[in-house]
Amino acid sequence: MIDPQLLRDNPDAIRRSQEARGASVTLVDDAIATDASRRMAIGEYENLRAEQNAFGKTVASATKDEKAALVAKAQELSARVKVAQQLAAEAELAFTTIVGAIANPIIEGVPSGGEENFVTLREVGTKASFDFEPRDHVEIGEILGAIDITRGTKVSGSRFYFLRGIGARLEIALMNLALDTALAENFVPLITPTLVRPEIMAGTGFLGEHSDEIYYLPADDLYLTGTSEVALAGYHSDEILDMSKAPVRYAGWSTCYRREAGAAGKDNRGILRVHQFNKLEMFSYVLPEDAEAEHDRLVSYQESMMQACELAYRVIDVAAGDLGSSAARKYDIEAWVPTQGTYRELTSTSNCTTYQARRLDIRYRTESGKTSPVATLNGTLATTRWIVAILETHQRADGSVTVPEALRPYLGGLAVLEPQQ
RNA sequence: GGAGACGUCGCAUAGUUCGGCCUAGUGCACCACCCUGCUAAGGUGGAGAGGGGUUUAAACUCCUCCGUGGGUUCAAAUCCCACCGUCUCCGCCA
Repeated sequence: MIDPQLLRDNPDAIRRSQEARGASVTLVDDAIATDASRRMAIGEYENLRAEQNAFGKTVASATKDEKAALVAKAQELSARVKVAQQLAAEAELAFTTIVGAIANPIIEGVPSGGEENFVTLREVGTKASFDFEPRDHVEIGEILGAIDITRGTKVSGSRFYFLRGIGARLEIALMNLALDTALAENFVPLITPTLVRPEIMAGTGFLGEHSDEIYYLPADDLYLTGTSEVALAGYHSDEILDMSKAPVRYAGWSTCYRREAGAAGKDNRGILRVHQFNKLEMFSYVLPEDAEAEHDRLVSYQESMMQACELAYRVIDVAAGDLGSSAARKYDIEAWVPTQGTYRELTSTSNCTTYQARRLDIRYRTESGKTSPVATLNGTLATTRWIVAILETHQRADGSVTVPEALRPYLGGLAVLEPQQ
């Protein structure tokens, strides 16, 4: 939900944003029109209602003889109030529907255009090179006895897998490294529900553009979350937060579920794109003026994780047309995947400014004592997918894999993952 | 899953019997000032959320909110229905 005040004061800013996203610009003018008619309808209803309230007192204090005539008049007034109320409700709905369809105004500097129009901010690390033919993560996973895709498919269908042995341990190690990184920055760890109610799913904006990506359990009217962001954002919904001391930060640990309905045929091999994975997600509630600085901070934590895992990566500024409706800016970090000869997304971090908080009604108290929406940000600190880049980057000719130094303490000091038989 | 009780503006509660004297009262906590004088008490005043109008802003003013959504009525915290949640007991299951 955009700021209605911005719509009145500076609609051009919203128009420019919509244009950069390749979204509807006329929606802005529709919103302005419905805002005006909504306010008029509300005014009419409220005036009538005030009249009815006043008249009601007359009726209440009237004598028995007078009452019949007064009630007759009150009935007529009541009918008019009902009509006005109905019109006001319709005008309100029309307004929220149209305004709700407008995406978060992008931040100055976000590149225009679609998926391919991202801007690379920096490339860090040396891409792995080998004096042998490198194996992909599926093959390495088999050699190490770490990833069992055949049985995953047998048990649950395509895009499912088992992590076993050192694979299972590696994921837990990775998640723990991420958790410790977050703890060092005072994030509060949170293990979140992965089934949520419809209103929370809608409030975080996932039921709109991503609705066919989401698992739904009709018997219980619950949705399986594709990221703990949903629960982390819903955690403080309808609350007024105390932001006077410090930003409110959570590290959410959860399994994530995605239908991958629109991805038929894409990334079919391996565990790059799967229906179920684990993720440690950072989520920050901050003052609106601190949002951009927090965004940079979240990226820096992600980069230190990348460096800890000794991966080559680039940071990209995602183009406007490729942003979700809640994000005003999004940075992705993509790691180099040797056998694919390309960078693949490992993290994503969005600055949702006040857009998400406004929809979920998450506020703080300003100096003057008024309430105002907070800014929310979220970003990945580790996921199962990282295993793909780690295995491929650190593989050796004999099929073994060197463990990045930072991960060794989490694997009982293990320095090399050895082939099984 | 079955039976019952309950949900009031931070917390605790009054109000629901019998719809209109509720513009939702009171206590605690909170804020400002005053008094006192020593770590606490007294006095006065203020103070919830959302949305209109007016305004540079403040002030002012109006509407809405008693778990949520409907309904009945001239009028709903109060009556009816559905849903959500909490508690107690029973059953079932780890």
